[in-house]
Amino acid sequence: MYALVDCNNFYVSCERVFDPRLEGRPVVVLSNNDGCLISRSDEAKALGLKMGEPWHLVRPLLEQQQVRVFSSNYGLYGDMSRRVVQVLAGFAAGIEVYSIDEAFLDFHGMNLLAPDLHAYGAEVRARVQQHTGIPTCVGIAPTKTLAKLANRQARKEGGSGVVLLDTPARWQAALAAAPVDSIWGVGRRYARKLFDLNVTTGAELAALPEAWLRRHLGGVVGQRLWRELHGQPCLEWNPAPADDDDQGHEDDPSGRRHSVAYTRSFGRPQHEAAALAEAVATFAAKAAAKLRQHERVAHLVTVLLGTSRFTPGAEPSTRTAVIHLPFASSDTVHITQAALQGLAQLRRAGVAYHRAGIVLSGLERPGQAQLGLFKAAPEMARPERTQLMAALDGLNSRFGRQLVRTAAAGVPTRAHGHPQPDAWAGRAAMRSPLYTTGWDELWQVG
DNA sequence: TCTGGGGTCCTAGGACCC
DNA sequence: TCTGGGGTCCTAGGACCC
Repeated sequence: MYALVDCNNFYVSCERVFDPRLEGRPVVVLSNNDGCLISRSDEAKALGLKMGEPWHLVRPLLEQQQVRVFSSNYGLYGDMSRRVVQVLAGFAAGIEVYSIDEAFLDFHGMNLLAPDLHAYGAEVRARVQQHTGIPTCVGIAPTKTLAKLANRQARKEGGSGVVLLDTPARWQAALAAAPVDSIWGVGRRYARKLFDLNVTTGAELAALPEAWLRRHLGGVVGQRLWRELHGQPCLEWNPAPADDDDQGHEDDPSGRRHSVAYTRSFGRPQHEAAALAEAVATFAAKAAAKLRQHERVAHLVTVLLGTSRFTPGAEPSTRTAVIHLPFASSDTVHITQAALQGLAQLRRAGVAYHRAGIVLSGLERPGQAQLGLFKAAPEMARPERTQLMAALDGLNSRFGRQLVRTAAAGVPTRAHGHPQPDAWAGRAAMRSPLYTTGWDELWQVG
């Protein structure tokens, strides 16, 4: 048995924890760059606001309905997520953190400890609410896909917030009530294919032959889906790495993570070489810091530069350049140099770019880095480079983002004694404070 | 003027190797 | 007439997830 615990309207719920006046009111949270709606309270959903809807299109409606709007505050959400996971970890032998707002719990053998799994699920829910203020729903079933289904049902019913699908009769009834496009693993493309064949519910999907799913829904992916829907667990269990002991699988010594990225849209389109270089160098530093946080080094630096994705035209909007590092590194300076080299290859004079990004791949653990056979000992191997990066990370995490940076990333301009946002920086005009992670922004009571 | 970001997995096809 | 078999590695593209 697996339980899937999913936080309700997670980002909105985080905002509400620190401002209870938002309770009962329509609230939305916007994506990076204040682009579109990515979290909506129930009241906002009731107004017909859709997930992913561009903000600028619904802005009049939001104002008219007095919807509270927030820029996203990932510092806050990430910290709240960590707290939720901490609570959940006490309830099961194993936990798999699936995303920022949901986690699977391993309930194998749990019926011995907790004969009434439904009641146990309710206890999990109550404890998370009590310790973090975040409301959740819990779905319990023999496979991850069915646990997802149970969770969805729990959310829809709005009753106890817990649904247990522990017998074929129960999950078949749930499948019959579930639109086929709500099944985990059925996305837009597959849903259209299925609707065209008059397959409209989860039950009808499960009733198709296993071989049909294998042939038409992505090969083994479709076959696994079929089995999961029939109560046979097929999806891998990827337990959360312990905080201080991130062990990889035996057959994958580099660990599960295969890439680390930092890509952002600009607040305004940019065409000047200098501004683009500063942006790319800044993103390279962010990506490198993330890499170090995961204790990995990278062989490949991919730079991407994108024009507007929404002007109809045959040209693909994003172009990429891949730079192979001579040795794997997580050093901001090495990665910045490679990134600027990639930028020089990509940039076309006079073109206005809307976004840029860095993807680091070919990851290894630092100790395992392959040395180039004919290269001099890599600079990264020198302990003072590692110390330098550790000092940089320490200062930046203590005193704020990018306080210490490479010259390539540019110097912030100041006006009236206050640092001004860079020309390319994304918009985030309505961000709530970093209530729990920023010394200058701690929650004030009273 | 205005539309997010970060991931994973699978498959097919080509280059290359013995 | 007739042209093996088994691999690996890489890339691109497609699908999915939150």
